[in-house]
Amino acid sequence: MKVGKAFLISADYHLVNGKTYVRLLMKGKKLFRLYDYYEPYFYLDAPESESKNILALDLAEGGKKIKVTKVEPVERTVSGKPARLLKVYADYPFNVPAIRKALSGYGAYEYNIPFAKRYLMDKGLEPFSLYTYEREGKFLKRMISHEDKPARLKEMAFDIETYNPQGMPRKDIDPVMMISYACSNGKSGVLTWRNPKAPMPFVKVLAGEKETIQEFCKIVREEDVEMLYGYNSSQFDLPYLEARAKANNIPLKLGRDGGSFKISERGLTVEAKISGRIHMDLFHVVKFLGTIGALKVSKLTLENAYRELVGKESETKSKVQKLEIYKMWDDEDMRTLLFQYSHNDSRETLELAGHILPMEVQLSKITKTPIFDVSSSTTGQLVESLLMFVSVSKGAVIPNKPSDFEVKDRSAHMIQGAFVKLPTPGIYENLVVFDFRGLYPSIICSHNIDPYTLNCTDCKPEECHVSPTGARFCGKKQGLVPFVLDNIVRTRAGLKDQLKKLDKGSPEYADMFARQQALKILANSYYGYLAYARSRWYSRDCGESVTAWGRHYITQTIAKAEAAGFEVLYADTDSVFMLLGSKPNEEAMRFMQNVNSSLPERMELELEAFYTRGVFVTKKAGTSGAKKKYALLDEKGRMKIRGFELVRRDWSKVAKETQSNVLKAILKDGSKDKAVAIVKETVERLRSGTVPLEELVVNTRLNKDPDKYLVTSPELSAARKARAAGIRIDSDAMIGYVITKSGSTVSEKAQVLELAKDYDANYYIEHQILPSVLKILRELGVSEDDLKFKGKQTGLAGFF
DNA sequence: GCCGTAGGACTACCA
DNA sequence: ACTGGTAGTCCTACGGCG
Repeated sequence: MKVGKAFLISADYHLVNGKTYVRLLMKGKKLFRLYDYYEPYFYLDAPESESKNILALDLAEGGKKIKVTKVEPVERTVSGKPARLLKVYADYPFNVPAIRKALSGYGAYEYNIPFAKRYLMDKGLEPFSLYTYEREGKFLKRMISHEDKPARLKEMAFDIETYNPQGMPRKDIDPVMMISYACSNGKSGVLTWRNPKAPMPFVKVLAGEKETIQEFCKIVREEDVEMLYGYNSSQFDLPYLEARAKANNIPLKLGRDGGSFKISERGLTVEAKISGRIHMDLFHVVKFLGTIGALKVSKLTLENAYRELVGKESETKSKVQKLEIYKMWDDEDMRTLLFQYSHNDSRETLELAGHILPMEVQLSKITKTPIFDVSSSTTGQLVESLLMFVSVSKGAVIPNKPSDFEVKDRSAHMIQGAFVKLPTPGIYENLVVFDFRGLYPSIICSHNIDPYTLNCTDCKPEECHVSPTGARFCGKKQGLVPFVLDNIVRTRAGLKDQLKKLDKGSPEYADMFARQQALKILANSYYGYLAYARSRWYSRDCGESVTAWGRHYITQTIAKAEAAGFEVLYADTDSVFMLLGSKPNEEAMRFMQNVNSSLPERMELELEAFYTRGVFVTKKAGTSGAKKKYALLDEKGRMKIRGFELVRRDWSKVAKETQSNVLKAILKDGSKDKAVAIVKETVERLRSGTVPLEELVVNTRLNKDPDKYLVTSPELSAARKARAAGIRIDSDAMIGYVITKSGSTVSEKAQVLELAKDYDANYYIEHQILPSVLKILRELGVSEDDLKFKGKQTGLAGFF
């Protein structure tokens, strides 16, 4: 018996001599595996008297016998209430569904939990924690204790460059020209099979493509890489390498077992797993950050993610055009830049990983999910993971996933959401904005909103929380969701206090900061999960109550502000925009304190900021104010702009820049004349035909297969024409198109940038510039004609 | 056949 | 494949006109 210390990284399962063993991937000095015998099972809602019949089940699949190995009665809670269930053990994890199906006359639970996840939950194990354990050979005897300390792994980022004379490279024909890598120990380089013009220290020239691939695998093995990063590597680099290895008749030995990788489909995403290592495709993580709003970029490219998250500009990206890469390879002079480009790609990928990994590690620890799964999870899966873990630890049965029918039923009727106040359009001075900190999480905790506390019978009516919808939530026993969420919110508050006392450069700071980031993401996801149609803990009543209370608190705050003599200009979900008028800032702060004194303990109205000026506009049609669209100037001269065309990617750069400059002229300089001059200048520039096509590109995403659209939009039309011209368009591609002169409808005129030869100045003036600036300038009494004509306006006479 | 418009399809934003 | 609320574009169908 040996005692050891190692970090738990992940788990899967494996059969040894016909028995099911969970394999824990551990990190000590190196990565190694510990085997632990464990029996698969699920719960059946059947009387104990059925045990014998269940044990005697005679089942087979594909000629192989399926056995129920054991049945035992257990006490658990179901939907928050105590219940007696049968725990039905199966011979193998993959046989659980068949056994459950054979017993479909009874209700069943937890029959579709991945076995390794089952094990981790039952044992209460947390990835990335340091465990002290006892083992005999490769078999785990017991876990003794653990410390809350994140593991550091040997990391490497890689990237391949492929020959692409046809635009997109073809894996069966076009070779890999170079493979670059960058390791956390500082080693980096480019492997290739053509010489640089003059020797370059980081370039290693091999005999050919075959040797280049072999050398890369060798380095992965020699460096004993534990974490391998790529950017879209699951869908591009790894499958491409595999195809090229095959074309060269060599194995792709990336795994620690000498194997290549396995593709696993997780929902809609595809993930490559490398045996004995952790492969993390940063593209998925960047996409995740995009969906939760933590990252705002027009396209989820490595270059954009690097700029936004690392805060630096990529050194070589801008110098290389994707479509020109093959030419650079064939040109000895340009090849030098291509080597640098490739080298930087992996180094920047590694740097990006450095900014992302700490948060991923913390999400892994908090949700008790191995990091590989975390890196390809949706918010719903993360929230669910943690609820499942806590549920098991409390002896509660995990609710089943809804059937397709239930999902449809749940989705059929929407839940009423937040309140948005209609603003009066205009230009205002001296505003103050307050918002509720974590409105929905604090409502859920304060009012104990949970599927299990709903309409409880345990407490007296006066002890219950009664939501504005009439739903009642138990006032005595805390529900599962409030329990988990309360923990998250409190832990995060504690961390934020500690962070204030720490030095920003210290290593503890980085981990703690990442932990609070992870907690924030989770806290903000619970409301969405309660109202998510595929959720295991879905509750329409809960979802409706959260938003109803939200509307209640915000409208109450508006009423209080008005009673205190403030004009409330605008409000959206959890924020109020008030006009200070001649009142001093302190009066607004007193109002805030007053509101807070009457709110439940965990709810708080906070000062967002004071603003010197603000612009609210009308909707395009009609005269009523537009919601979710405003621009503010704070006391430090910074602009806060929401909803305007200039923050949208589906507007051209000329229109966005013009609108931005107009807002600047009005907010900062307070000059209408300057704003008008800016517009006129742009209109003239467009008319003269000298605006570069790049400034006229409109980016729009095709969210489905181009063949599945019912109507032809400009982006679809442009995409079709591009395809016909041999440009590859993916099913979810971002289409950057220009409105050209040829054609009658806008769709006909739309051409992908690569195919556009000219532009329709009239379209850009009438449909991009004027609509985007007019709604702002109309507030200052500027008309359309004031903007269209050069110099002094002479009325209609000048036109004819 | 041309014009104007209502309604639908669709995207991207705010919170 | 976490929620709902919102603005806005272009397309399509349709009715009126003549």
